Amino acid sequence: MIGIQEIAIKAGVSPATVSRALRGLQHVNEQTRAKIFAAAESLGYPIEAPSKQKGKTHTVGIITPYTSRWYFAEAIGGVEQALREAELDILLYNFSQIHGREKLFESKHIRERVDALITISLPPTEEEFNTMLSLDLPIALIGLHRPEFSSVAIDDYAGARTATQHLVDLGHKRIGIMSGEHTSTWQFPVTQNRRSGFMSVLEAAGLTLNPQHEVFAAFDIDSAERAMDDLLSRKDRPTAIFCCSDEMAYGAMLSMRRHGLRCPEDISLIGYDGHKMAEFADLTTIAQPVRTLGEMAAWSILEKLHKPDSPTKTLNLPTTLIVRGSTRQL
Amino acid sequence: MIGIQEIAIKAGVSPATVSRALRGLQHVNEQTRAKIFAAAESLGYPIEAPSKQKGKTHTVGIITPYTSRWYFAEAIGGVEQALREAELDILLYNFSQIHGREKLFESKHIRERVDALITISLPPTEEEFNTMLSLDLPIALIGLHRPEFSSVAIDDYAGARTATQHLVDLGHKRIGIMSGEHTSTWQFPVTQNRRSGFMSVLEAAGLTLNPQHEVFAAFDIDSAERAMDDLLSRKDRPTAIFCCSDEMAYGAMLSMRRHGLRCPEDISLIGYDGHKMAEFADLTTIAQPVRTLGEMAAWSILEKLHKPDSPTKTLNLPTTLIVRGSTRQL
DNA sequence: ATGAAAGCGCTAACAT
DNA sequence: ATGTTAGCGCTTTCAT
Repeated sequence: MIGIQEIAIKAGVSPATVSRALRGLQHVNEQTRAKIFAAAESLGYPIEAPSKQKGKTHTVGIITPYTSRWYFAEAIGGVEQALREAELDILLYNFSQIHGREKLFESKHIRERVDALITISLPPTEEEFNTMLSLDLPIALIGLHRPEFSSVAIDDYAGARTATQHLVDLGHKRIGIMSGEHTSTWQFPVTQNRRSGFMSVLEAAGLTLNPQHEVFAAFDIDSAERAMDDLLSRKDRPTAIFCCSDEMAYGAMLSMRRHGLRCPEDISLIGYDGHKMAEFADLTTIAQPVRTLGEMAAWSILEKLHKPDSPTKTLNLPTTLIVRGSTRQL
Repeated sequence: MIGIQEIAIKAGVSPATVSRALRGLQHVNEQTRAKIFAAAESLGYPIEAPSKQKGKTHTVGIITPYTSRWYFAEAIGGVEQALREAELDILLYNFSQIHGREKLFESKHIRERVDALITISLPPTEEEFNTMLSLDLPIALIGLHRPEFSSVAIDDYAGARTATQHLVDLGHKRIGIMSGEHTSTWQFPVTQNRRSGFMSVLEAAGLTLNPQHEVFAAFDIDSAERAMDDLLSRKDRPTAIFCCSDEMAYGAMLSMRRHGLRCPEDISLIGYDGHKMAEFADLTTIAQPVRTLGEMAAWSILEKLHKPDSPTKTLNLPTTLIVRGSTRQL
């Protein structure tokens, strides 16, 4: 067994001094302290990190419904990058399933393992919000806002307005929309906000949405493809469609291809997200800086950790209309 | 200060018995032990969790060079899914940079935080291997094999052979390849294996690789696009190209599009990976079950944790040739 | 600021 | 299975 007496001998001081030095007490010459730490290190004496002293875990938890989907992977990547520079570790908590959702917060488990939390696109229930608040940890939200927490997101409403205005400016009158399913497990404010922006521009342009021109899909290619099949089977087709995500637009394109329709010529499509493959698909879209969203959420956490009484911040990052070949003048 | 003597008094036993009971030693009546734990609890004596007794953290570390790139995000997703079912947490360690690479293993930090490690596509140096071995933790590798560790991957060589054979069977004679850069920071065995498989089929078919028909790119769209620009600027163009990844093939398609070339008609392209968007791109490819790779790595870890002396396993999962519209009979 | 020595809490050895 | 006792390592007190 290796003890402080050995260290004392090696450092040429008394055990008492070693004891004081190792615990960070006063009345120890800094040179002596350094010598002692060096000796302890070389002897492999288990120095309890100052982290434990402050009850710090040097770890931030990320709570996300998905890990591999584009948006979430990008956001996680941004968080990861910013936290790595600050030498903080990341604990990954996924709960796509209803199963275990409550357990996550109920257990004090999490409280002991992280210094802070970042949640991506998760609109918890009121109950969960209260639990999160009671954790008394710095918390940052990505992709949506709540007054209680710091958050960084985009203005979905404004982005949807820009997208729709683009279609209107191109002369389209019969404009359809592929919305997110509002029957989904949890309620994405995202979906509603994008749809509201769409509707507001339509109204301002003196247009109305033909119910036949609206379909619903999850935010993925497959379900979008099926939804588009549905829409294309109807009589009165729109000349342009606002898809609530790029991946929806990909699905729509696949469906159109199978129906022998060409994208800009027969129906214009505009997406939303700035997905990595949008350039490949030649898709006009509203790009959002997802990675930056993640980075900024991490920064806000870092600030809170550094200055615990720094104010809660709500931030909207700008979106960009990127015009490509999937939309054309009517 | 509250100590075991107080507990001893409260439980009506001697301090020695309390000491034994609290540390889970033998020769303690279970009733006595229960009484002692109850007394300790009521006095607020800090009982170190049984987790700590067994040195269990209920956490698995994932070491990966990227978090958001498709392959890595998928693999992480698979691991995550399998570990979540086993109620294990995930600590995410990223080191794309040279910076900090050594520090990760040197610090005993990691040893105290995880029960096991899963590393994705990282061929460490000999030195790092030794450090990993000395950690004495269950370790599983994804995407490559080393005899010292359990690993799950695909047979890159065989997959490349299948891909190349497909091109040969279609009657192509002038077959090019887009290889991974071997000047990369670390050495991907993946790159070499796929290239070797390609070369072996070429040779067996009595064909030779025209050096003009080989270009190098990183495993992403942009650099592949530039590499394809380079290849297309050369005189003698191939009629088919084996791209070492799907994303390379996307880049190649973009470049061809800009050069006014059509994909199957002018040059056939085959990819490798089974990327999510390959169907959208109508790309013939060698699909690999990345998510399953992650799941199986997690399972092998779970088995090792359950039965510490279970054998080290090396597993190859099959790849699948998926023929789409990007390759055609010559 | 440091050391000598007493004190305290836990553990290990031995006894029953 | 439990108590007694000696011992060990760390801390605290007090002296310098």
